[in-house]
Amino acid sequence: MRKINPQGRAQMSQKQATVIHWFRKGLRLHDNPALIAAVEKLDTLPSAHLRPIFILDTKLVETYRVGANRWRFLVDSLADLDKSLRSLGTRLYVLRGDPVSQFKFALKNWNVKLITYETDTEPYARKRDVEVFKLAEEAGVEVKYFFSHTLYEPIVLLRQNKSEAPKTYQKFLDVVSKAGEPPASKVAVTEVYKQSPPKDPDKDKYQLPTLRELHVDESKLGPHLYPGGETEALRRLTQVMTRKTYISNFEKPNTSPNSIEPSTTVLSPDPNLLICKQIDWDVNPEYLSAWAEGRTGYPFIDAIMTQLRKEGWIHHLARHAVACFLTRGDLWISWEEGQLVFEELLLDADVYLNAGNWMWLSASAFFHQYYRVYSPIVFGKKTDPHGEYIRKYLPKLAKYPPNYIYEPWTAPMSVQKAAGCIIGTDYPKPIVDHAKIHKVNLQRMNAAYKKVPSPPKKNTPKFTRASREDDDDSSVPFAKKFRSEFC
DNA sequence: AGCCGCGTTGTGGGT
DNA sequence: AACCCACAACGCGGC
Repeated sequence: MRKINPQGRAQMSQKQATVIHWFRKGLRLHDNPALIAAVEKLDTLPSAHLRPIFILDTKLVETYRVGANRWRFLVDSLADLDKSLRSLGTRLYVLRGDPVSQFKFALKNWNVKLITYETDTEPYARKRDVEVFKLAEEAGVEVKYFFSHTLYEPIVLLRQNKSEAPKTYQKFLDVVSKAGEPPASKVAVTEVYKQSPPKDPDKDKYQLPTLRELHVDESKLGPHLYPGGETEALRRLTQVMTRKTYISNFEKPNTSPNSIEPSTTVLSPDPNLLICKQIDWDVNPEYLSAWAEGRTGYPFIDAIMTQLRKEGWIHHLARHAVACFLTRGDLWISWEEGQLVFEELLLDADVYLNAGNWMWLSASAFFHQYYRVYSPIVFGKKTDPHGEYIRKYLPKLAKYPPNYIYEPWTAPMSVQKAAGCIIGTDYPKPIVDHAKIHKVNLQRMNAAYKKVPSPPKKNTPKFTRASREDDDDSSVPFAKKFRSEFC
C-alpha cells in the first residue's frame, strides 16, 4: 500500500505548469503581442497557470527620483491592469525585490514553461533583461520577447544606418523610409482560459502597491487630471479622435496651445548620448545686450531685432541670420541666451521648437555644417538690394544710398553727413569685424567638434553591429542572437 | 535655409 | 569674318 504524504501532494501541486507574462512598460491588454504569445502557449499546456507579473524593483523605488504624481500614475495603471485581467479570470501578480532574485524564485518554484515580455531599450532595462534571459536559458526555459513599445524594431533601424543612431533629421527620415510599413496593431486579449481558470495558489500574495508603500508624500500630489491606466488612456484617445478640427490642424502646432505632451525621447538626458555639442561659448553681457536691443552696428541684424522687439514676429530666415550672428557666426554667445530673448519677444515662441532651432542654428545639434556662416552684410542684399527693410526699421539710416546701407561705416564722411547719420555717433560702429571674427569662430567650432566626448561608462549595454549571418534567424541559436543584439 | 575665390563658359560690343 | 575684351553667369572646392 502506498503512503500518500501531504508533502508529496504539495509537491505535485507545485508542478503545475506556469506561463509568465512580464509586464513592464506596456501595461495594457490591447496591442500586446507578448501577452498574446503567453495566452497562446496555454493552448498547448492543459491546466497551465498564467501569471501576469509586474516586478516592483524596491531598490529602484528607494533611489530613483520620481515625483508623487508619477508614482500615482503607476499605481493607477497597475490597478487598472489588474482589474482588466481579473475580468478575464486571471490577475496581476506584483512581485517585490530585484528582478533577478524574483526570477530565480519563480524559476525554482513555479515550473515555468515560457516567459514573454515586450522589449525595453533603456539602458537599465537592457542590462536587467540580459541577466534574466541568462537565468531562463540556464534553467532551460523558453523566452519570447516582442517589439511593441516602438513602431519599428530599433535594432533593425540601427542596422540600416550602420548601427549608428541618426543625428540629423534627414538621416532619421531616410532610415524610417527604408523600414517599410510598421507592423499592424494587435487586437486586445479578450480571453485567457478556454475552460474554468485554475485555482490561484497565491490568492492573498503579490497584491497591488499602494502610495504609502511607495513613500508618496500625498501633500505633493497635484490635481488628479490624468489618471493612469489603459482604460483611461483609451477613453482619452477616443475623445481626441472625435475632435476633427483639432486633429486636422495638429500638424500646425502654432495654432494650438493645448497640444498633447511632447515625447522626450529625442532629448534624452542620458549623459552618454549627449545630443548637444559642448561649445565654449563666451559670457559677454555687453555683446548680448547690443544684439538683443538692436545696436550691433550691422543694420541688417539690428533691423531684424528691432522688428522682433516691436512687432513680435520675424521671418524664419531672419531668425537664422540673427541666431547665427549671436552664436557661432560673430558674438560667440550661447544659444541659450538667444533662446531666452526669443522666448521673451516672439509671439509664436514654442519652447521646444525654440530650443531645437537654436541648437540647429548654432550647430550644437542636428545641423553640423558650421562653416555655413550667414553674412550680416550680404545675406540680406540678395532679396532686398536697396535695403528697404533696413530703412523701415532703422529710420536713422533711411537716407543712406543703397550701396552703403548694409555697411554704413564704409561710407565717406560726406555721405554720412548728407544722410544725417554719423556712424559712431548717431548709429553704432560694428561691435565686431565680421570678416575677421567669423574666421576665428570657425576655428573655435573646429576645435569644439574635434574634442572627443567623454567615453561611455563601462558595462553600459551597447548595440553592437550584427554580422550578416545573424540576419538568418533560423541558423543562429536564440540566445546567441539575443546576446549579439543586447549585450 | 552660406560665402568666397577661382576657373570656365557664354555674350555682346567694338575693332 | 575674325578676333579681343569686359563682364555676367555658373559650377566647384574650401572654409
